[in-house]
Amino acid sequence: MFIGEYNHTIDIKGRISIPSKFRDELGERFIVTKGMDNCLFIYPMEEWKVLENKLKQLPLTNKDARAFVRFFFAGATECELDNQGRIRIPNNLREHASLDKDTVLIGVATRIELWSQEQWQQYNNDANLSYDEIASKMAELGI
Amino acid sequence: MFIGEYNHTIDIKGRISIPSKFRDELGERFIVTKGMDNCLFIYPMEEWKVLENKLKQLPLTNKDARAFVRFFFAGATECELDNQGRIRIPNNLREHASLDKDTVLIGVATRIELWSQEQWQQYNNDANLSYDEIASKMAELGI
DNA sequence: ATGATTGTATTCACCAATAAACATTTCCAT
DNA sequence: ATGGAAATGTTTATTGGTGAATACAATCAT
Repeated sequence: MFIGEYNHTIDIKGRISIPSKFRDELGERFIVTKGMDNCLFIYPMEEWKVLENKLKQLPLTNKDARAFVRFFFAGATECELDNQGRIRIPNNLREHASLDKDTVLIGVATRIELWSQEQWQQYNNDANLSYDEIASKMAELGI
Repeated sequence: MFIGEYNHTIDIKGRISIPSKFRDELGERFIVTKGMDNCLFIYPMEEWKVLENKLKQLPLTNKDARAFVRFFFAGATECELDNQGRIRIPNNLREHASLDKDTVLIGVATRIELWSQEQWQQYNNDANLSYDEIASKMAELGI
């Protein structure tokens, strides 16, 4: 279970060190993909395999399906930690998340998310994310 | 499994180098064919066989099926990597995908796709790939 | 508080992948 | 056969990725 928030920096070669608390659970190899709301998702391998198999079943003849599958696979990359606990984020993924230097890594249960610091602050300041609203959403979900 | 996105260039003789990460899985010989949405598909031999079998089973009596089968087989060429990891793309295929110089190669699970850079950008900017739609697709798939 | 240990940031140097230019061979038309 | 064009092959340069070393900061134990 990934939890917590960390501020790290991306070096000039596009590498970022993964918080040491995340490393064990991540394992040797994992997948980084373009995520929603201008962030990146990091999936442990087992989670990704499930996704992969579902996506492979989608029919080639359906236009929407093709677009969806392209988005997912083209936007994915397999990573492994180097011996200092870092990964390299390919350029297209960095651009997707507007990642330049200051980066926030957050643990979100089964996955890790990467945000540019600005985007993360903005997202948090957004009025629609007030605690009251969160509370009421939780109520709706029966939590 | 092919994943990721790469920007390469086609030289004056119509050759392009295949990303090194794709080479192992592609093997010695493979099939390049006209794909949907103005791109080219590259299939490893085993995958092509699978596709071939599916296509052969389509009813000859169906007009659409005949067109589809012709499209796939007529547009197909067998290729192999030269000793620098490049392939030559026949002119008719290059025209089909409007490939000139700047080219994007994307991994899409079982195949590789070749796009002209402009076409790929345009395709991605297209409204039909909104994140909301992607999100709802994911929900459908239970992701 | 102090020193030891671990985690993160930064920089440098090396190696591999790709691009571009150039050379050679093959094939076709005359 | 011969010239020319296209295909194939080779060499060199450049870029970008990878690994290692160092420096700095934070945490922990005593």
